[in-house]
Order: sequence, then structure tokens, then C-alpha cells
Amino acid sequence: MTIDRLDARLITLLAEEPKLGVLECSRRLGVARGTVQARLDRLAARGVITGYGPDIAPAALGYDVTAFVTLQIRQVSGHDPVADQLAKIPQVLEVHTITGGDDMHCRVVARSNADLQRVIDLIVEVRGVVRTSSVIALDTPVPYRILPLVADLPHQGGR
Amino acid sequence: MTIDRLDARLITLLAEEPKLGVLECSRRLGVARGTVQARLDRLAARGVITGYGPDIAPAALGYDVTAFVTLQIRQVSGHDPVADQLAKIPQVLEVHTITGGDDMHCRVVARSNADLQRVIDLIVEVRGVVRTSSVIALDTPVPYRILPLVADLPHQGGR
DNA sequence: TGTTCAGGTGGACAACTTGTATATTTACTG
DNA sequence: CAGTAAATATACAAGTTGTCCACCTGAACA
Repeated sequence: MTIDRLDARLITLLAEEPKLGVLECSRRLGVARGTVQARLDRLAARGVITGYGPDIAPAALGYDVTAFVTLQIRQVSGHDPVADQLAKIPQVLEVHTITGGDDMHCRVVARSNADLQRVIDLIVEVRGVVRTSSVIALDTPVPYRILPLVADLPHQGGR
Repeated sequence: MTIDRLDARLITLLAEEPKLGVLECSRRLGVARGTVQARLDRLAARGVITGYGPDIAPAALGYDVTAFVTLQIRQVSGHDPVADQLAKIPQVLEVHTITGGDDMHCRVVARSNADLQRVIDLIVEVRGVVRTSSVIALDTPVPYRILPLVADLPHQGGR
């Protein structure tokens, strides 16, 4: 199930100027308002667009340090109790279970390197965590983005 | 520079129901419309809110595989020409330079494991990339989130 | 061939929201 | 105590939204 050219144009338009309304989108795309409305409903129903939440920059809140922390978990305990505990730490922004020698990969933010040490200590204290290893993000030459992927469609369903 | 309770409530409200307008927010928060408008303007001006872009789920576009690829770079070439090339690959969603034995950390998506191999090949072909090592994300027990951090404020500036 | 169907179009309507402005009040700061 | 930044209440025109409806088109199918 993919999206067609019009969907892609609509998503791109909204990503570039998020405060646009349905009517203005329809003008820019040269289609009827009802079409834009229907497309947006459909994209949301299909789970392509999951929301329009405000994007918050942790750095603007004083969380200048981003780090990636890789965890080894005591095998007997399973992954989920650990993930539940990690979810309780606000500075843990994201947790994945992974292939390879380690078991989990987390994105963590902190106010400083000293604060990062504190956050890592919280992670280490989680029952079931055996070992952690961290790398600090120094710079982000490509910030998270999704538009190139949307633009790079297999332009199917072009109706 | 931090945000106060009202800012946090506003951000949380918008994150939970993003399609709310300024007027409705003011009603829910029990403040004047002008206040909400001023707060949002201020948060945007300070870079706390960087946008309201539609959130797109790569999985809903058929990109079911997420991987983290760590790169070693030939030192002479510097980081940036490599990042520029990586930015041209749509499946590379994010690139950071990092501390530690490796030089860069990327988030990558692909349509399948076979497709991931193709994307990794593209990355390896980038001039300056010496070695890559990848782990696949099997599950995401904590998807990217920012609200706990916003809720966990040092509630300063409470006016 | 003819029917069905999903999707698109254009038009219409009331109800509501936005952008903008102003005058007033409140509450810190020096 | 004066000055300043923020919040409030209020107002207005202009624009947008949600929701109808009738109609048209092209694709799929029996």
C-alpha cells in the first residue's frame, strides 16, 4: 500500500508550511477542497500521517546533550520489564530492541555531560540491565527528516 | 532559559490534540486567547516549537525495516563531505557525528532486509566511508517522545 | 454493454475561528 | 514609586471549517 503523487505533494506542502489550512492546500495543489479533506482523512486512517504534534527541540529546553546508549540485558529477565523502567525516565526519548551483541539502543538527552552521567546511572540501576555503553552526539549534520523518502515514491496509483 | 507551567500545559495539550485551534486551547487552559497566541509565538521565536509538520510513519509507506548504521570515516576527508553524500540517500533519515571508536551514527529505513543491504551498499560507496556496522531495530518499546521531558520541568518562571 | 463504485468537482450554507487592534489591569523589577 | 512585560476583555471584518448535495469520470466486472 503506497501513496500517490497527490498524497506526496500534499504531505510535502504541509511539511513545508504546516499552518496551512485545507482550503489553502487545495488552492496550492489545484484540486478541490473536498479532495484535500478526503486525502488527509484517508492518510490518517491508513496510519501514514500519525499526527501533527508540535515539534519540540530538546536543546531549546536546555537539553543540549544527546547520546546513544546501548544496553546489555540479563537474558532471563526479558526485554519488556526493562523497557517499562526506561520509559519512566523522561530523558530517555526512544528505545529499540536490536540485533547484534547488544540488546537495546536508546536515545537519551541531558542538560550537560555531568547530567548525562546521572541519567546513565539511572539506566544502569534499572533491574536487568547488565552493561551500558554510550556515545555522545557531537553534531547532527542530517537532522531527522522524512520528506526525501516521501518524494522518492514508487509513484504508483497515480490516478 | 526554560518554559513555565502554562507553556508546558499548552505544549502537552497540543501534542495530545494537535488539531486544536488557538481559541479552543485558550478555553481548555482557562486563559485568554491572546495569551495562548502570545505564548505560541514566543515558543516558536525561542525555537522551542520548531514546527507542526505532519508526522509520517515510514512503516505505513512500506519501510518496515529500521536500522542503525555506524560509520568509520577516512580521517583526511573530514566529516562533512560524507554527510552531504549521505543526505542524498532518502532512506537515511538522520545522521550524527559521535564520540568513540566510530565517527558517525545514522538511522536508516528500508523496505526489507534485502533492501537494507542495498541501502548499506549505497552508504559504503560514499567516498570517505571506510567501514560500516549495522544493527537492525527489531521492536520499538518506547517510540520517540518528548512529552515526559516537557512535563518534567524545573517549573521556573511560574508567573 | 451496462452497472456499480470510488474518487473527484463545484457550489452552497451557517457557524465558527483567525488576525488584528485597543484599553485596562496585574505583577514583578529596580 | 515608576517602568515594564504580560494577561485580560472586547471588538470587528474577513476568512475558514464542517457539512451538505448533485453531478461527472474512469476502472472493474459480469
